[in-house]
Formats: sequence, structure tokens, C-alpha cells
Amino acid sequence: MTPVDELDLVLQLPLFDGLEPESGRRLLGPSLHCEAQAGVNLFQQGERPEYLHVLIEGAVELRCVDPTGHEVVVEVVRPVDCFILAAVVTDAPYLMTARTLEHSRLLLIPAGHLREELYRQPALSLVLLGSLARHYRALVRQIKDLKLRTSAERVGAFLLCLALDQGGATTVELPYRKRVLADRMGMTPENLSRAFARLRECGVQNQGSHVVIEDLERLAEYCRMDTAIDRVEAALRVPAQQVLPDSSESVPPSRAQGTTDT
Amino acid sequence: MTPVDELDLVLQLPLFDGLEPESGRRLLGPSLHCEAQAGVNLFQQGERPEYLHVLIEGAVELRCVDPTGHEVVVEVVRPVDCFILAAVVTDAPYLMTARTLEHSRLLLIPAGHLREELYRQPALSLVLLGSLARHYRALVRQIKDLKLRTSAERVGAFLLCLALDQGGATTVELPYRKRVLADRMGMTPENLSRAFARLRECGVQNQGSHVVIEDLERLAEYCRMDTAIDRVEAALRVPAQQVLPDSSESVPPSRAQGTTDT
DNA sequence: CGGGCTTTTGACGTCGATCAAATTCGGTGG
DNA sequence: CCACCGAATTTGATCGACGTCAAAAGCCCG
Repeated sequence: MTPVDELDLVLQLPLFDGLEPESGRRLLGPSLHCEAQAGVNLFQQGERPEYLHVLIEGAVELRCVDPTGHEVVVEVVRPVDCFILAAVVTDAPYLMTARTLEHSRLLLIPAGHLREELYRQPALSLVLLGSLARHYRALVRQIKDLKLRTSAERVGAFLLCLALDQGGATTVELPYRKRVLADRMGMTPENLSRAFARLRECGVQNQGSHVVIEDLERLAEYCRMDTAIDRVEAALRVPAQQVLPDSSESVPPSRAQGTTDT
Repeated sequence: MTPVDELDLVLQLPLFDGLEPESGRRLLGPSLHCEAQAGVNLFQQGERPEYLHVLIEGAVELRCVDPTGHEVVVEVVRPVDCFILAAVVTDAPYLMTARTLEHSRLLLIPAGHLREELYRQPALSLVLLGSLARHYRALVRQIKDLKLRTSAERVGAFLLCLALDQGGATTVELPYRKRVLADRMGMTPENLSRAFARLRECGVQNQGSHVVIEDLERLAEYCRMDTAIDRVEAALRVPAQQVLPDSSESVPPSRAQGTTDT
């Protein structure tokens, strides 16, 4: 697949929904392809934004670090989505550091170019406004989660989301190794372990990365799910799916992958 | 001052910077004025967004509530700024409940009308994109604050922001009664009191709502301020200022009031 | 001067982090 | 196939930060 072909495919993705093919191509024209192994820092907090990052394949986490070296994971980005839009739009230093979790491929759109295109293309600001709005809401949920739930409840809610995403399956596979999962959920591995221990008491079996939920209702009650608000964040936590089709295939089913949440 | 005159004044504010006067007037045309006492709920989480809210005067807090009644304050909005943009743009249920902290005046822009204008006016989406980006960044800082700092450090950082906003004054007045302040900073009044007690040991005197900081440097070090990132959030915490000028005066100095952060 | 407050202080209890040690797991080389 | 190493995971003990409950000061005002 040539780069240009790929650009066209990228433009068909939900993220860029509503963009004219032509303006899309102009937007992506000066963009760079970038590929990185797992564990690579794409940029550091405090730096000036040079590119809007679009994640095409892989996974990236955004985290804040404080002077003592402690960290919080603020967001986990899944394809296809853009990140650090806020920094690029405001032209202010990154508040977070971005690191690849897996081997990833990205498109880097020069910040200056993006801002110019923003003036030229009404549709583009709409697209980005929508994306940013979803990210904003993801953060609101994150804050709610951190302050209002215990770690066991967070884990429970996470499992429930996995289960519900599979149409109510009572058995799910954890998408990452537990070490990584713990980080992602804002707790230490030790506490993740204890969280699973506590969940056993409300019907959650766990063998390695294999989890069986005896009673979805019971679990939902335990972790105080709020249907109006919590359920919506499911997509935030779904493991990656191969989103970019092979060149021989068409665009995959539209399971709301275009953005971090829905 | 007639309503129409006031609309024009509103449009001159930083929030609407870059908007043509005419399109601004069309945007605000069908908007409602709304005035509320302190302590009034403007809407509840879970409801569908009907209006984009623009706070003209007063103060509003956005909070999440969980089924057991516990709450987190997610944002405090100061004039002039809009809020719940993300919900309006995505047309998804509010994640938060909005409550006035003081007697407040608002402009309510019907959500449907806003979305139409969004298509008609490129400049508008740019304005809103900028506003949303700033709110997004405020939340990132909030998460960092909650996870990475102790309550004493949060209070210290808050005081430091107050001081620095006054050009490095070593004595500041707390903008609210402590009960309210505690809420705002995500802790109980008891713990706020203990936080002040701890800050005494690094040179912070406190008598009622009067605070003296002996050594700004020392305090900054104690609460691990990060110049590149923390200082920026100052505006987030500054007490309200009278932003709408009397009809006899011109627009006030541009101290970055147009948005929640800068 | 005496309610009815906010604010402070002290005594717990809970949650989550940390440190240390035990245990399990996955793959490796013999 | 099996013993073995290193990493991941679990478990236990302990600590610090915060929330809660209760009681003691302070304060504001009538």
C-alpha cells in the first residue's frame, strides 16, 4: 500500500467523518508517518506542541509526571484517534507525556499547518470540536472514577464494560498483563491483586488473564454503575482492534472506534 | 442597559474574540437570559443538554454525584465563560450537575440553534474549540492535582496562585469561607484546617481568611509547583472579578478572563 | 449574654502505597 | 522431560493520607 492510498483510508475513518476528501487530503498532505516500538516516548510534558498526533495503529498512553517521579495515567489512546489536540489548538506546552504501549504507527500533522487549515476549512473545526468534546467527557468520567470509587469498584466497572461490550458475556479476557492494567486503572499491581480478591466475594473468578463473572447484575450493583453515565465510557476501555483494513478489505464495521469514547 | 446593548457587550468579551459582530448577534439572537440565586441547580447530571450556558456574572460549580450521594467538584466556572460545551456538541447527557455558588446571570443558547450556527460560521467553531481546549487542559491539571498532591500541597498551590496573581503579594485573602473552599479543593473542612496547620511549618500564617506567606519560594518548593505546567492554571482559581462593565464604561482590561484557564 | 454557625482538634477507621517475602508462571538449557 | 532463572503476581505487615465522628473553641449577631 502506498502512503497516498493509506491516507485515503485514514480519511475514511470515523475520526474524519464529515470531511471532504479533498480538504482531508490537503490537511494530511504535509503530515509525517511515524512508527515506534512499544515503550517509546513520543514527547514529554512541558514541550511545545509541534504536531497533532493521529494514532493509526497500536496504543499510546498519556501520563502526567510530578517532580518526585510519581505518575498518573490520564488517558489511553486507541486507534484511530488524535491526541493532544488541546495543546495544539491553544499552542501551549504539553501537560502530559505520551508513550507507546505497543508498536504503533502515527500520522503527525504539523501544528502550524493544522491551525491554517482550521481557518480554511469550517468542517475541520467541527470534526476536531467533536473529538475534543469526547476526550473532555472521558476526563470528567476519569475524575469521577478516581474520586468516587474504590479500586475494587474501578476494576469491577472495567470488567463490566469488557463484558457488556461483548454483548453481556460472562467471561472475559483481560486485554493487558496485570502490571499494565494496574497502571491504567490508577493503582499499584499489589492493589489490583487485592481488588480481584475482593471481587471474588461478589462472584468474580480470576485465573491469570481469564475472568468469569457469575452475576453481571450483582457486579454492577457492587461497583455502583450509573447507566446514564458510566456505560457510555465502555469504548474507552475496549482493547484495540485492528482498525486499518488490509488494502484488500473494506473499512471494518463501525463499532465506534473512531474516538476515545462515545 | 437594554438586553440588546448587553448582548453587544457580551460579544466583546474574550470568550467571543474573533467572532464577527453580526454573526455573534445571530448566535445570541435566540438566547435566553437567566438569573439565579446562590445554590440553585441549573441542571442535573443525566439530563439532555438543551442550552449552551454562558456565565456572565456570578459563579457556577460543576460536580459529579454518585448513587451514595458523595460528590466531586469537577470545575468552578467564572465569568465570562461557557460551560457544558462538550455535552452540547456531542448531544449526550450531562455528566455533571451545575449549581450556582453566588447570585448569577447567564445566557442560554439553545443547543439546536448553536449546532446550526456551528455549520454556518467557521469562526464560531474555532472560538468554541479554543474554549473547550482550555477546559480540557484544566481537567488534566485537576487529575494531576488530585492524584499527585496531598491536600496540604493542593492548598499551598492554591495560595501560591492567589499570591502570584497579585504580582507576588505575600499576603492574600481567601476568596470564600473555608467550608466552601474545602469543597472546591476536594477535601473536608477538617482536612483543610489540618492542611493549613501543616503549611504553618513552611511559613504560612493564617488568621481567618487572611493568609500571610513568609517565603514564596519555600512554599513553591513544598507543593512541588511545576512552572511549565502549574503556573498556567492560576486563572482557574482566581476569585471572580466584575467582568461586565457598567454601560458607561468600556471593556475592562484583558486579564485573561474569557476562559477558565489560559 | 446566649444560641447557632463555622473552624479547629483529637480519636478512630478505611483505603491505598510501600516494603518484603512467598508463590506462580513462562520459557531455557541441560 | 525436567530443573532452574527471572519476571510477574500474590500475600502479609506497616505506614501515611483522608474521611468520619465527636467535642471543644471561636465568632457573629441579635
